[in-house]
Amino acid sequence: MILTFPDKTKREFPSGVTPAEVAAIIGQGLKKVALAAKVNGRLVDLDTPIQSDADIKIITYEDDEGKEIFWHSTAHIMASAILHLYPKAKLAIGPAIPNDFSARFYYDIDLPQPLTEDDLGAIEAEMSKIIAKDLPFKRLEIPIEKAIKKFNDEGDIYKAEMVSEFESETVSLYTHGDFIDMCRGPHIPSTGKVKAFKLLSVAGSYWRGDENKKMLWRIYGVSFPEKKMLKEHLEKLEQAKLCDHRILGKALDLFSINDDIGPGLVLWHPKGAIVRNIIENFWREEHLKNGYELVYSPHIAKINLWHKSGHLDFYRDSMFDPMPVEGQQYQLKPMNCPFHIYIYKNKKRSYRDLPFRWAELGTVYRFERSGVLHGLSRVRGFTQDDAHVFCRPDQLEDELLKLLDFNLFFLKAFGFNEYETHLSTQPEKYVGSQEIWDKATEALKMALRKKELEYKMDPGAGVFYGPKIDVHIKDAFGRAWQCTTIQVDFNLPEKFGITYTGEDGSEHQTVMVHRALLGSIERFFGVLVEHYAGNFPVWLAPVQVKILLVVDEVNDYADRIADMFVSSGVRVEVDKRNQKIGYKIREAETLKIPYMLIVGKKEASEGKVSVRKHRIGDIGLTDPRSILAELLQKIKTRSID
RNA sequence: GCCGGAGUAGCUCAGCUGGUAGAGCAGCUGAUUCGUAAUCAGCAGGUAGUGGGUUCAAAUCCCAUCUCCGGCUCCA
Repeated sequence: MILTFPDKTKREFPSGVTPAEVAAIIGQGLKKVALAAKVNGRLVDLDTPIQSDADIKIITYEDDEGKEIFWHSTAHIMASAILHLYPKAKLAIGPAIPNDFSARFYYDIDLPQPLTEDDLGAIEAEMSKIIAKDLPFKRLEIPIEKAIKKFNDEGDIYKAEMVSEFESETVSLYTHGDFIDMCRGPHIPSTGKVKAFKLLSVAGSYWRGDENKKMLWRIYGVSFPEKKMLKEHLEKLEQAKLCDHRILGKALDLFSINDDIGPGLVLWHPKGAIVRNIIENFWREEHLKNGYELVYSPHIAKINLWHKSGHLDFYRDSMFDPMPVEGQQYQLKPMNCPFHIYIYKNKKRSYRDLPFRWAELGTVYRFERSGVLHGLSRVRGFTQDDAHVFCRPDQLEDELLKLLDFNLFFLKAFGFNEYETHLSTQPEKYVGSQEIWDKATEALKMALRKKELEYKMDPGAGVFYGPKIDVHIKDAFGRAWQCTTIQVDFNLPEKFGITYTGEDGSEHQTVMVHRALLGSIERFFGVLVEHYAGNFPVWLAPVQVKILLVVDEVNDYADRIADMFVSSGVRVEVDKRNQKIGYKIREAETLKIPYMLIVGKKEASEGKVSVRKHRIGDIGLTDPRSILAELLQKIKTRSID
């Protein structure tokens, strides 16, 4: 029989050969790192005999599939360790999670007693024993009926529930040592392949992700084929932790959230507020340059507005309670769109006037459940960089194309060059006709195609009034954050009766596009802080230049330099404290100030400054005017280095 | 909202099985005028998240509550 390898080479093997044997024949090195195989596109265990001609690929940790198999097998090892220590534990599910930033696998377990992170050490120790024994993973298949009986008899209610929903005749089980678990497989050949692992955390999680079902214990972990990789991974996690915007926000004095004020409500300190102002000013200028007009709307309005829009039906639980005002109910606004709709409705609109592009940095309030609040990324009061485009159906596509361009321009300006684009379609609960939905979805698809943007379908993830394109940006750590959302809406225009007078003299329904590019200014700011690790590029840095005095004799000279920079619009601070220069430098470095100008007698007498760049160090004596020019150039071009 | 963990000075943290709260940094005062990541000395700073309870005695044990952290669920 002939096996064909990925490089198209063919080799003859006896029928019934296993991938493990094939790997060994190719080389002992490959045999050692082989984890599974792909035979005719199907992943199988290394000991699965191959009976006839096939395409074969030996899967190692280098392959994405190999990684998942490796991590998933570690989850099995963890589960077996847990059963050793807690015989009453019932297993639920334990997948690999390749897209998670910190963990690589988890297992959900039902346990009668609480589990804390202190218990992880014991589980790790037990896992080490199982790994040391280098137990082989073995596959067996049994008829579904038998499996159901087995799980029921053993009280394995979660496995029993899952297997009872399978439609196949048989189900596969995997064992290693005394452990047995239902699993599609494949698995690594033996437990000894796991050379390094760590259990990271314990958390609650609902069975099947349903908050009405029982809460199970979820243990997250990571594993690797080499010790070095674990070390690197843990260092990366450590690094990310130090870049956490909640930590940097405190260290750099950017913002705070205070109990006395309320959870999820942000106080922007001067240093954070200046960055926000720069972002917002940039945003406004660019919107004006790109055919938008700026509007403002109130923070509260009669609740009927949300009744009419339909938001109340869908999001009542996430809205703050209404407040009575002179016998009427008023609502703290959870979004801006109804206001913009009423600006539109303020007078009759002609087809000649469309499109209108109305933008607002609109602060909205949403009642987020207490457990979900998180720094700046999940808050109860936040500012959307919102806009609504009102256009004719024939203008829609062009507007969407413009929007996609405009969006990428913004994301690039802030240093985000990697994105994931999602197209979210009709959810289960929605308003409007199928025809309208299809039309809206088609318009979004068409725009994505014309821009040649790759996108993933996200079925059912649209908004109740329309489908949307979401853009997730990737930060410096490779984590994805949802920022941009672009939503086509034929439904609210219908509900609010917004129309334009056409060329033919009759009224036509207007099309609306809702969009936020940065999303929430709060969250975007948090992402930026982490992306830059607090090292803001010059144009955004709260303090761009710090002038550090060596001796106080040069006070007047330092003031003159400072004035020169300030009058050019540069944000400067002067450190005149009676401290050693090393102390001042250390502090300025800690505060991540991009430019330090050191001024002593030497500089004053020569009319120069010593420049020290953050994270780079001393770059020597320079004419202050040349460094000012360099700064102004960077600010003007919004240079990100 | 749910599960678990945690809340001690402005910040970072220490404080054994209950015995009356401590360090570094920051702050203030003074000395020092100093050249590329921390000068020295002194002073001040806490009703231990909050409210109850147990006890001769509570930061420490118990209950409630608030907030935060890790997740789950949710996210117009």
